[in-house]
Amino acid sequence: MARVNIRDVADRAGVSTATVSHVINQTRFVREETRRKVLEAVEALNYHPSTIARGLATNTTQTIGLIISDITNPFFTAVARGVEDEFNQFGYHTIFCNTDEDSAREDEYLRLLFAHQIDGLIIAPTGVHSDRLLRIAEAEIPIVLLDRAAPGITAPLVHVDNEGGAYQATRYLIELGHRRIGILTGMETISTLGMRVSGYRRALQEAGISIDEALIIRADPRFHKNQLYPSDSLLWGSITNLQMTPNAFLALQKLLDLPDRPTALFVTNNQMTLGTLHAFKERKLHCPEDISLVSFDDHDWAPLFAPPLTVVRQPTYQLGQTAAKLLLKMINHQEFENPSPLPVELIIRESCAKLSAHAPLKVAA
Amino acid sequence: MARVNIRDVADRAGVSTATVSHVINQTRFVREETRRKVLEAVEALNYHPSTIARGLATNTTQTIGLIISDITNPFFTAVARGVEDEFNQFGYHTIFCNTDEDSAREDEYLRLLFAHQIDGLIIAPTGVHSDRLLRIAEAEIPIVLLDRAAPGITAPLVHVDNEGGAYQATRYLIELGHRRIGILTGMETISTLGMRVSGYRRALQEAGISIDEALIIRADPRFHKNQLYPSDSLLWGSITNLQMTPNAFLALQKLLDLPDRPTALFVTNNQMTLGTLHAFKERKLHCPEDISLVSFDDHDWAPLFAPPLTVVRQPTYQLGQTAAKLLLKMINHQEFENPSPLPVELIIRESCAKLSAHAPLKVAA
DNA sequence: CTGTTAGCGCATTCAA
DNA sequence: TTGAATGCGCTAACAG
Repeated sequence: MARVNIRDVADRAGVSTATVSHVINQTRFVREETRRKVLEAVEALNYHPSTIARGLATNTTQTIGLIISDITNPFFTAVARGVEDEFNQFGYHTIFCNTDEDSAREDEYLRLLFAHQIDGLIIAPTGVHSDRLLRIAEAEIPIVLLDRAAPGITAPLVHVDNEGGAYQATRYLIELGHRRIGILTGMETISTLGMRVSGYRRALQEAGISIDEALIIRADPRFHKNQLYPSDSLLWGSITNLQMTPNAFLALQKLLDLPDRPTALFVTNNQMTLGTLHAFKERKLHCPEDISLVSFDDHDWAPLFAPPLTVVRQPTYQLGQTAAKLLLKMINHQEFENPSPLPVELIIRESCAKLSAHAPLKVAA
Repeated sequence: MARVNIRDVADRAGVSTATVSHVINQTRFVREETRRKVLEAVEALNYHPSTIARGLATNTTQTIGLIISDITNPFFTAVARGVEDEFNQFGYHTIFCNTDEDSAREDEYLRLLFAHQIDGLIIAPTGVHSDRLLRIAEAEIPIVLLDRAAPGITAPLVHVDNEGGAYQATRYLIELGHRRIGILTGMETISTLGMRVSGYRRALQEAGISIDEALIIRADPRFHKNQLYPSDSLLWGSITNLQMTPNAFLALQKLLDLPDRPTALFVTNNQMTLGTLHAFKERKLHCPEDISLVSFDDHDWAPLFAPPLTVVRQPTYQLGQTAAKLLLKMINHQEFENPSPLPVELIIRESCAKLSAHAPLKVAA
């Protein structure tokens, strides 16, 4: 059965296609009676305008692209939900793309999305320079940067107060008496993580604690979850820009093997937190008795862990929502102001202990 | 800057648009030299065929729809990832839609997707009868049912062995000596959950344990996570077909208040598991000493809980992948056979104890 | 207040 | 081996 089109409706209502189009889009006045006839025909024939034909005519598709690292990462799933909810309200569709932090995949997706004529793009960039992204920006497709900056791109950035959150977390550990505080973080290309390291540094400096670079671990975050996904999936494919970074699991082991190992650890994302917890377990390191832990990003399950996790909570859902609202404004050529960072919050649970409760390790006064 | 189109390329290469089209789609032979010239022009102009114009011409969009309950639910995020990875390999885009188990939202999405001319649909239906879904099926758009059956729709169903998994879980509890085993489950409209209850019943019957209907709790699963999402979001909007079911948190409380409360609990999805654990915590009920727990669906974080969770693991990623592969076959008019249920696996960790270790509750011999 | 008509960018039939 | 011409379904001038 062929798809019913605007011609069919027009014929049935005894009007022109222009009139049909106008009653549907409410784009010019139509006499009430004609209007009714058209609507009746639409109903009777169960007519749905083809978004794609409309797209060709108006050069607009009512769909936007969302490029993130991995929908499987709880941070991004909440963000994605925020984006989706917001756009859906206005009849927009969103196409999800997972880069796995692989700039080659990012590039490929950019190509596909552009070919699909998206009306706008929200992207958490991998951080490696992208000609294609530049060209898309030049093509005047509205772009909003999500969570991270992109080299060479001047688009509004929707993000949380990463520096401040890291500062709070570190300061909290310091107040508990910790002096040797390790930080586990990911690739430098991700601007967010850079900000978190900055916050960590600032807290230490303010407290007059000298910074030991050996305690700052940058690594490939992919060291958990192999158990749940088949290795032959695309999940852990060739992630080019990760290959040179040391594996986080190994890096963490080395940190814990240090003669004066840290008494506390600040882990800068939830992926790594999972891995860290596994590492603790394997080593029979008890948290917080043996080592304190605070991590970035909260989740439903964080309070149910052993121990319940002290975290820096970020407003993930709102992050997505904010980005979507902003992009919508840009698409509609409305005024907008550059967003200010969303506030984060330190949620204290039970994964940190006062230093005095620790085994007496060597501590810089 | 106007978008470069096939005309531009043709002009620059000194050929007709037909030729350009043919070299791009490899749809008829073109002399090597002409071919080269075209390719050069494509490169030089940075030409990307408009998928949408192509769609109008070929009546195909290279995009498929994925309707699930909630991308925020780890089960569905893994499934979604499987779907996305598979389709992306073949140049398809996937549009995600979250129904929140609300049939009205489902209907709205169906409308949007149809208007968008999707080439195929993967759907985990809410389970309430949908005229629109029927009509879409009649319009001969390929559909695959994901995880759940839909009333009145005869499309292939990709699912796991729910009945068997529930049977295994229940049987395991029985072998540990439990006799009063509760089951916490959701809406009857979701066929998957019905299968799980069946497996539970079969295990009990085989063991000669009479079934106490008071131990079978059906409820609205939405009793956790209010903390992370703002109440003004769409998340917990008007979910029409849930409103009459009792709140799971309350239902669980009632179950635990029973004079001879169950010594073990089988919770049929991860959402409810989270809620259950919170309820235990609130009541200071220790698991597994006070009560054993096995739940459906595994996750990265399940082993890190207190206690590490014994679960029925389902191959979530493969579930999505399988559905996608199948839909692809249907779209390409290839032969396919109806999928058989994917196997599940009981993962024993530490949330179940032998009954003898329990406080001496009244037990039916 | 409504109809005619020319594209939007591409695939494809027919002709050469 | 290639071109010219038509149409996919809709919108938006322009005309009346």
